[in-house]
Amino acid sequence: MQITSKFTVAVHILACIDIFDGQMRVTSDFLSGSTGVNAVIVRGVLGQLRNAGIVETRQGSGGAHLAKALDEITLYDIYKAVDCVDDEGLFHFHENPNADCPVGRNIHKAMDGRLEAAQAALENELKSTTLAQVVADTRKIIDEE
Amino acid sequence: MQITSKFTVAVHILACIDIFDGQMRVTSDFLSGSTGVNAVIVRGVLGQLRNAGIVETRQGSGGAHLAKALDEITLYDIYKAVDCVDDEGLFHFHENPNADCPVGRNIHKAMDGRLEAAQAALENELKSTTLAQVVADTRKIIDEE
DNA sequence: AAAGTTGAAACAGAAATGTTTACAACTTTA
DNA sequence: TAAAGTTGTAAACATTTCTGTTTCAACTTT
Repeated sequence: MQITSKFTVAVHILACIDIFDGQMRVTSDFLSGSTGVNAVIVRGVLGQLRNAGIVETRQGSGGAHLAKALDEITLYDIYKAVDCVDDEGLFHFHENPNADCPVGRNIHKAMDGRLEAAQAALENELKSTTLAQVVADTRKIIDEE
Repeated sequence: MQITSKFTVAVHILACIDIFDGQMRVTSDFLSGSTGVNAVIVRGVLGQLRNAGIVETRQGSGGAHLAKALDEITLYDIYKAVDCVDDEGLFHFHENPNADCPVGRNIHKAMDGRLEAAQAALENELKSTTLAQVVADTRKIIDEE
């Protein structure tokens, strides 16, 4: 089980937009080249980021741009934007526990709070990190090369 | 994306073993009935729990038993036992970032620490919860019915 | 010896995910 | 206005992952 790579692709895309915008047109084709991911997938991710208000894109005129400052975009915003987890939650409960069994009938309720707490711990950590930090680290590594 | 339901099935199974052991033989067939999950899947989960030293089962003689005290089993132990996440980690990095692009070449390194921290936050939360707590809650809910 | 059970492998089906192809809608440039 | 380049999106296809099913050998108890 792994969280969809669209998440890391999205971060990669946003880092590219920040670093290359102004120098060149950051098209889905260019981003496909940098990420190694199909241009249609890139456009899909860009669409989700656009719906979340994180980037701006327009038909015809190529080139994506950030819609927010880097330090106003957290990893959690991106994680939500690309739908890493659905409304069911991170953990998948088995669907048909036996209601005639006292355990089967109640285990879901007994676990729910714990599972939500675990998911919240993950998400809070993502909320505490901004793209500004990730891009700063990336630039630093590039400069040190 | 969701963590395999084998995790909640495993917790359900362990709760059943604790609650019904002594009263009846807790066989894979019985557990299949309580969880609503195929008996072969149940035996698979029991096998993983046995490998992790959490339960004891034997061929021929039916009936699973706990191999540890309830308060010595954390949700993390179960999560590891049933292989919720593999060695690659919870997050899935896209495989072919372009090494000719400064971002593509370095984004992985720039993100890794952050992703590991997020995964650790989830796992630490699971480590802080024992089966004893979950079963106590389950018994409490049963008693209040 | 018979009945019940676990362990494990092989196969099938379903569901989720990712890829590719195709094309209409749009913008810019010449 | 025409051409070229780009985005948005749908549809078809392929791949992967998860779950269920079947089958049977090995084992234990009665």
